[in-house]
This record gives sequence, structure tokens and C-alpha cells, in this order.
Amino acid sequence: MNAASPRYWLMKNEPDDYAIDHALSAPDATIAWDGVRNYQARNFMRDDMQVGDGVLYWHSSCAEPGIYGIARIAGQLRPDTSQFDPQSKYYDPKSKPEAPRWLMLDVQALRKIRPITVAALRQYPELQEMRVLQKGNRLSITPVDEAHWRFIMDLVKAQG
DNA sequence: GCCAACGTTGGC
DNA sequence: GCCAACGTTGGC
Repeated sequence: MNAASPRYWLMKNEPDDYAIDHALSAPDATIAWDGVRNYQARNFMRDDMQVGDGVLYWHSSCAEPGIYGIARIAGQLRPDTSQFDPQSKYYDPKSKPEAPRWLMLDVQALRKIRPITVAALRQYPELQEMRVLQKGNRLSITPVDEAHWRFIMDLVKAQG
């Protein structure tokens, strides 16, 4: 991926873990985005994300999956501490502190929006190429085209 | 709770 | 290094 272009991301979270409200109530509305256990998603964080990138804050595994907030990448790529914590559900016994396998970074929530559900997103032909809407998509982090980002920002504005 | 899709693992 | 079996994701 081109490292210079402005970029946008969709990041999935389960509301039980890090709901948008949880993020907004954290200090500086910033949370460490841990628990990524997929190499492709990790590589996006490691290689392509830059501070300031826009984030669509997605809730999955809930009654109405969809976009629940707007956020930004706030930085500080570092080893995901949960991989070394046997108490964590994200514990990875094969990862060693001297060679951490998983990474995390900070995401700052900017605002909560009226949820734009999967069903709502599917109504727009302009968005049908979005990765998150493709059948079988399971990646927790996906790049978002600028055109898609703009379209969604317009939807948010129209919410008033 | 079902199940399609897809990533990971491990025997060979 | 192939590929079948298995595990996980996540919308429905």
C-alpha cells in the first residue's frame, strides 16, 4: 500500500469489549487497541496506519452491527501487552517478550454517531464495494476508500 | 445457534 | 510445501 496517501480504516470491536461509549469516557477518549490476532490486520497497523488516519468505529457480534462512531489513529505502535497475560483471553503462549508477535496502538474516539447499520450501508450502491460488506469478510481491520469515507461522512452530516 | 467463509495447524 | 482437518469470525 502507498505509504503517502491519506488513509481511512474500519476497525471492528465488540461492544462488550470496547464500546464507543467506553472509548469516549477513557482519558483523552483514547484506548489501546489490543487483541488483534490476525496477521493481515496486524500488518495494517504495523505498516500502513499513521497518526491522524480516520477510523470508522464498528461494532460487531451484536444486535445491529455497523458504524457507531468516528475515531482517529492516535499512535504509539507497541507490543500488545495482552499476548503475555495468561489471564487475558488474548493470551498467546507462543509469543515471547523478546519477539512479540502482536501489536497494538492507540485509537482516539472523536464522536458517537447514530448507528449506521450493515443493512443501511447495503442500501447505497456507492458503498457496495466496501470490504466489510463483502461476503465472508472477517478481517477486523480493513482499509476504507476515500470515496467511501466521504460518502459516509456525508451520511453522518445528514443525521444533523 | 446456525453455518459459510476463511485462517491456521500439523501430518505426511 | 501440500492440503485436510480444525477453529474462529460474525452476519443472519
